[in-house]
Amino acid sequence: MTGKVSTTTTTSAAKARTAGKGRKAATPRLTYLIGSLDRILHRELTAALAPLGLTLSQFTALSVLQARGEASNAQLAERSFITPQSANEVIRSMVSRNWIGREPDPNHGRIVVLRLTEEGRDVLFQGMKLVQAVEDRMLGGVDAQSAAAARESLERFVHNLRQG
Amino acid sequence: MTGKVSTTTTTSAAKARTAGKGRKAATPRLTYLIGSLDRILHRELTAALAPLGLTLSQFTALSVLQARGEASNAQLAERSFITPQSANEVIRSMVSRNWIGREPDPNHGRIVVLRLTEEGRDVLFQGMKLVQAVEDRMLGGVDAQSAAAARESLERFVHNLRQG
DNA sequence: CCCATATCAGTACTACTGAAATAT
DNA sequence: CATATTTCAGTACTACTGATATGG
Repeated sequence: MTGKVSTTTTTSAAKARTAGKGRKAATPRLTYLIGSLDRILHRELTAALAPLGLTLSQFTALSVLQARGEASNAQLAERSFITPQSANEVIRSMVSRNWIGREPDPNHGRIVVLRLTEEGRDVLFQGMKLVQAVEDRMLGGVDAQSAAAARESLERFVHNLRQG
Repeated sequence: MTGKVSTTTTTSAAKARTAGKGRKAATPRLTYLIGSLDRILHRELTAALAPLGLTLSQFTALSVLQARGEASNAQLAERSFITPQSANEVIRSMVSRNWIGREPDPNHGRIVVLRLTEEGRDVLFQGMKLVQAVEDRMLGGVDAQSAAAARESLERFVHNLRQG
């Protein structure tokens, strides 16, 4: 598939037994790595977005709405990988701040269509710059090819797990 | 630091024009992907570990203690990428369940050394099997080389952000 | 009746900041 | 005094389950 991606992860000799007063873990479990990265990213992104009065969850919701153009609360929830109840909570304050508009669906009396307002789009754009700065720092020293490969793998991981 | 590593990552076609009323996002932001994956993983792993009466945070703490052999609360916190206060809370119930033992450090009257008990090691081992099953499902269809490359990138990401 | 959607209410979990006590 | 570690106390955020109401 891909060419040669130097896989020099073979420090197998040095990781045989690290029970004692061990050094660094040689090859941490992938799930541990993902969890660690997310925790750090969550902190960094939260701090970066704070000046805008925007939480990470809110930024994510804005991004999803921007990508879709519009969505119901249920659709937004699915896209954000959270429950509709959580999505409802996340957007509440953004609706009151006029970052997100709510209109009844003309074809379905129960559905409420969510859409970014001009202000919401503006806030999102400002947030994107701040998030991009963190992402650039994260990607420091990683070539574009490796970054693309990582994204492909992560997409595959998400897809595999969604199959349930 | 920083370089402009990102934004030129496409190897596929037809991704440029998806801004407007777009359908599915072609290349979601890397941070969004990581966050999504973590949220799904968190749910899957939490559900997988629940039968053991073990939360994901607790499992992580057990794993870190297993890898290190022993650690103070402050060290455990740093390894787990959380604050000492959070770490203290996480281990509390596990100490009361005799999964983790606490002994005063012989060389420092304030430090309390944490160490897995036999029961704790047993619970951890059972949890590992359950976690491995989720990880295997996540990795379905991904060759070992790609998985190794992904891990390397993720390790690099963590390292870059920790410099912060 | 059944299903999807929205939303109110309550709960759990996790992490954070601040502050105090202790030990070197 | 300065620093490191532990831990109590309070707060914030997020997500969850359950229950209710409504539309198709």
